[in-house]
Amino acid sequence: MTTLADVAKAAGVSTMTVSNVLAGRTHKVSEATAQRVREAVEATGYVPSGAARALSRRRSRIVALVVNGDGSAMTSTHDARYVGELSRLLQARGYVSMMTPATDLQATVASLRSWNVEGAIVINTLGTQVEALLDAHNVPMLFSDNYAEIDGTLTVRTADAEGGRLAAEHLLARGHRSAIFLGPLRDVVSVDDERWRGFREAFEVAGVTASAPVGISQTTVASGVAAAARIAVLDPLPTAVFCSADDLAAGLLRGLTAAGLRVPEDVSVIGFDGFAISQVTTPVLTTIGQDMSAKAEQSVALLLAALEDGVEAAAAKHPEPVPVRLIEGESVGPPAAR
Amino acid sequence: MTTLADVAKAAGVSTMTVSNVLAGRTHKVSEATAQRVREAVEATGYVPSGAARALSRRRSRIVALVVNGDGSAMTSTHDARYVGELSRLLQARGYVSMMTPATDLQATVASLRSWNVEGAIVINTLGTQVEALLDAHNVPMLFSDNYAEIDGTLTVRTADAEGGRLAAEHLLARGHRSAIFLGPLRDVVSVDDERWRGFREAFEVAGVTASAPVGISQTTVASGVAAAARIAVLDPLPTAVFCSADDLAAGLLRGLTAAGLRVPEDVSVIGFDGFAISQVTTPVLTTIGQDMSAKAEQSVALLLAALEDGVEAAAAKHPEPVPVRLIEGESVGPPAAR
DNA sequence: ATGGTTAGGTTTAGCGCTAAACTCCGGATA
DNA sequence: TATCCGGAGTTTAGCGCTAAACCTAACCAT
Repeated sequence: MTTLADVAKAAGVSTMTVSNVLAGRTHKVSEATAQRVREAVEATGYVPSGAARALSRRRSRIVALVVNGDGSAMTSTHDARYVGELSRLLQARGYVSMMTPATDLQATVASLRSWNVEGAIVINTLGTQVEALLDAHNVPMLFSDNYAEIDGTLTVRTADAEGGRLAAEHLLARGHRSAIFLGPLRDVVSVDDERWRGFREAFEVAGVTASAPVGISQTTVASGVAAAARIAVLDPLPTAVFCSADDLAAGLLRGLTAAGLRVPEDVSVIGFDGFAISQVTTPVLTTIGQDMSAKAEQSVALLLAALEDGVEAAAAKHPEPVPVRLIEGESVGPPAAR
Repeated sequence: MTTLADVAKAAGVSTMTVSNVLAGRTHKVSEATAQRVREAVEATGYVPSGAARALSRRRSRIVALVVNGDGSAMTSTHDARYVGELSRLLQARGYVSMMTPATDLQATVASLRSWNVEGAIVINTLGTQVEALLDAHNVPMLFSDNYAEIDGTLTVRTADAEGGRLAAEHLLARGHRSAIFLGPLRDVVSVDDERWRGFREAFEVAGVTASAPVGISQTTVASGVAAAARIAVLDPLPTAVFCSADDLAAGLLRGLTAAGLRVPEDVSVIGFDGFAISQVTTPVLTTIGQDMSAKAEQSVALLLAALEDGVEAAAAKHPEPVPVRLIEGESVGPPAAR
């Protein structure tokens, strides 16, 4: 392993000079020496030690990605895509990403502190978990998809309510006059609540029946299948169902079909996310697509801004929510006559 | 930030004593002092600095997860699940996971070296990339799903050929006498090749027509849809298609349906992976399920064994490939009469 | 000639931790 | 009684880097 000292010896200068060159402090070093140093770095294949640097500078250049880990981690396409993009963007900006599953909160917080993490992006983690994480205060934290207003933290959100509104308007335009919402509704305000709120309010604005939600606990395919059984026996059957995630909607489609209902002839269905799964169902799912790349970019930009100018300054400039758009499939039709 | 020195002062001992207690070197410290130290640790809320420890011990306790990053990272469900499980298991064993997207190989290798990563799990990365990564030699590396035999590295594999065989036997038992394979076939031996080999060989053993592969470049839904157009015009139409991934198979189903073909009446389809997407297609996909948790567990166990006993010793005990099983759906039927 | 700058470095000290060498003391051994 | 020994610590040095203080010669203005 080559160290600064090796490079310094090779270039015939002191370690500080090498350090200065590498840090780009040009006014401290003549161009000629800088050149010699650069050649020595090249020749020795020197890579600075992150640990030593972190220790000395008191800045680690590490960002933690805290992923929800009840049971097995990263089962949702959303989280996977987000994490992938985040780590890519962070790497491009010279940071490394530490994956910290929130299965063991104790261990997670310890990791953040132990490694002097500069910032953390907390993905879709709710309620009590959030509070435990805040123990690791003084680390700038960005909560994605979180609607709890927490002082001293940053937030990046999708235009969830807007998405709900788009879904509602699409249905209203087709003549639907009632619909139900399928998604997990908990004690805290979540993305699901917001989608439901946007949806509900658009219906109210149109002056028609506000819809009733069907609660479930997870946004998985299995959950959607299970919910279908409960929806199929409703009387009157709703003419449309708005699901807070594609996986859920896909499971619902399957369950409804199994129950002998046709989509969209008997019931229309709209999903949320716009991931691959929405394209392979029969019928193809009409869904609200969200821009994951934009979400990741905004997240990284905001967090790094906070690292430079402080959380307050960064939090001040509330960026636009990540845009959504309607992706028309085949799962929405005119309302069935009841 | 509390340091060892703070704890030492609080407990009225030297820093080394604290260090010894924390490292569990019981024979160096009397039980009475150890107790005092533990109380002081508790009271001060001390968390050791990873950077300082790494620097001093020359062991970082960091494992890198190298994910394939052409374009956007972690788009495959497989990689996402695998990464999620890996980081969870590593955390439980006291390691932290560094996400290193292989988009920028230069930067990735630099990260590995800079942070003195103890080991790396390289996910499904092929060809030239592998070689570049090996520049960071002397770091134990585990290549998952890799069939290139590389000296001094570890490998964890799914029973891919076995999966192909299961698929073939399932079709043969239903009376199929030919089938084609759909998957990316490249210059290097990959999981896809192995699945195809197992499939092909089982057909050969049965003494019937070996099947011909249809090449594509990615295992995505879009790729499957595109391939359907090419398959639908084959004459004679194959009675079955074996796809090397669920996403691909799901896309294929969609494309075939769009081309006016019925599955399984006109063509039978089998996928590989057993992920959620296989359950929401119409018909539900028959697929070869692989055990992702087992894969992750095996990977972590093997890598950590290598960290303790050296790569040679760990590599010596070739573990069983990760098991696969047939998951029956509705996409396989008797062969269509041609 | 004197002092003041500045460019271009070097030296020193220290980040928080640990390995290794050292100290001290109350027995056990001969 | 002199010697050795192990238990229970402490001290010292150093991991690889950087911030800050320091040095030196060349240059400038007065």
